[in-house]
Amino acid sequence: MRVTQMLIPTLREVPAEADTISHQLLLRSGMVRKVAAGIYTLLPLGNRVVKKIENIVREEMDRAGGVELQLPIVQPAELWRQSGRWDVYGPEMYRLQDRHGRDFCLGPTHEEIITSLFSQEVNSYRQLPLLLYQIHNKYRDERRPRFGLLRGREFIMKDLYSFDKDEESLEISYRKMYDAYNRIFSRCSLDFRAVEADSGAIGGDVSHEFMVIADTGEDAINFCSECDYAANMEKTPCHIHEKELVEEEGPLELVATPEARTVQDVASDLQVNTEQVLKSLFYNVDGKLVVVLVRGDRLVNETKVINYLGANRLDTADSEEMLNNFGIPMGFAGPVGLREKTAVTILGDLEVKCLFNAVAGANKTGYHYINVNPQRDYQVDHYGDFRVAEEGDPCPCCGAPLQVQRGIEVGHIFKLGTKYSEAMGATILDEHGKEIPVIMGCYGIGVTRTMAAAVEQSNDENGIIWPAAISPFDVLIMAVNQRDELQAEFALNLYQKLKRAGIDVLYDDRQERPGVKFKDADLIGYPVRIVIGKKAISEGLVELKWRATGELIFKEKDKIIAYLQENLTAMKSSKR
RNA sequence: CAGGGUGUAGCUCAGUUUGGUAGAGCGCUAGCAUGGGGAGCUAGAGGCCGCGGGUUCAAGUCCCGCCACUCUGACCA
Repeated sequence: MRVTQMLIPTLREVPAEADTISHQLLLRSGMVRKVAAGIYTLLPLGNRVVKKIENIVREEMDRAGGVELQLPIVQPAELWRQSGRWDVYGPEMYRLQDRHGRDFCLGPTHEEIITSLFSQEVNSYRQLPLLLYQIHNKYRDERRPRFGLLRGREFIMKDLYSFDKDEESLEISYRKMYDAYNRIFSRCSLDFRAVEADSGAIGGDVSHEFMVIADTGEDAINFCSECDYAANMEKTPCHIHEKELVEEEGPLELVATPEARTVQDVASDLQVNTEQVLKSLFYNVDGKLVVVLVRGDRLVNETKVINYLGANRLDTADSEEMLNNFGIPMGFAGPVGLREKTAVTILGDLEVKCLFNAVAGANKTGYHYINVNPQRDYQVDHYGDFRVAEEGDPCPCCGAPLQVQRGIEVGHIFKLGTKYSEAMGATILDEHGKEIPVIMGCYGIGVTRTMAAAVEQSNDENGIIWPAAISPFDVLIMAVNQRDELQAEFALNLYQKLKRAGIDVLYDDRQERPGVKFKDADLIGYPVRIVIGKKAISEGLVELKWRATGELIFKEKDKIIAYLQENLTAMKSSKR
């Protein structure tokens, strides 16, 4: 391919809309353009990257026994009503009607469609296990799209669904996918980590996320400094040693704390540590008021709260409503006497159970209580693990201190069990002729997000540094002076030779100054750049430069193909 | 959804305070020159100043409403 035949609109300046590195570089290098918030056109170069990632995914899915098909984007509401998710999914789902007024949605995911297909077409355990997948667009009307391709409203995803007759078989399918995902992200040369995860609203129990390590990642992950434990922060359980009351319980006392609305303020006003403060957070959980008590220096883990309550939806309570409806002033709220104000579920984090002589809001603006003690001064409905794990907390497996990193979720695998097959009547006959719901798993990879994650992880001040396996082209070739006939002919000739040898090469045949072409090559980030200059004409020595290392070498023309084939192959198969 | 910011040429941004003929750099077109890191010179093209209303002799600028983009938070198989 020649640059003059392509559309590669590089930008010298950073578009004002882009904040994250990957967003900036993908725009500047002419890979993508924004059409609306969270919706992007893939330009020719970006499209080539996506296709390369898709092909790696496809090869590994096929190798693991997956079978590719294609499911529709426009899906009838009827199927979503069967699974019960039409009403649960919320405003994130794009909904539309056809001319007859029938409800449809743009598929945010495809469990319903695939389960429906399965229920119609598969009847016997003899046809299992079955691993069906597609690589297709997904649509989610994110409340807040951001970070360019990292969180879009339209994006490309590979989703595979496994169907098995029993748990043992599901375990095998799950393991195959787990291994395939490790191979895929290794082949993409990404620095990643598989972590235990919460399965969220999709249901099921066992779940792993594949996280590309990046400081800009939206998720925090914990991993153990000693053992293999690694988990999403929201999943990591917190263990504590229960303390006995060492001091005497002091008398409950009301103290004035004007203007002290935050834990920090209260602690400094009253000369105590923040961990001596009882923090009370109010939530609206499926329409009911719930308060969660944690130590002042901790964060509430809302996922754990949702899971404990078996809830669908959790929002922080509105402070005006709290004050107007119940007379509870946020900032001065606490568990003492709370039930007299309104019916409320009170949950306490395990640490709070042994928090004696604490400070807590008095439910009266400008006042706190001191010497607040559990049992004596307030009761909770349930003590449990409701806080977010922190760096240095003990590992739940071995007790060594946990470390924290940030990551970008590029893959997520779930054991679904029978949630969808039961709801939608996807049953099979087992060996005994008994009708049983098929056991499912689902396994997603964000393809466009993987592209962005790769850029996020691999760049320098000059631009992108593509891993060879997913670069839009392996090699860029150019002449220093395109108007010099000898150079141009040399470059064209070499370009054609490389192409015939099966090397993925792009020829920058523009009549631009060399500086422009150098800048573009660095910005776009081809792994190898070949420059035809005076030395090539006079001595037959061709310059090759590796983008990642900056290594510059000169090779005789005839030895280039062998050199490239050897080194590019090595680069593509090397793990990071 | 709440709170902040920004909308002026393809891109980055001045101009808005104090109303009075629409600006710069880069990019683009034509030409000159140059050819190892977005260099230079000459001449051009390019604007519903986000949209709608209002005030005024006069609005990019003042007032009201809306929209889009964006940041923080909440949310997120």
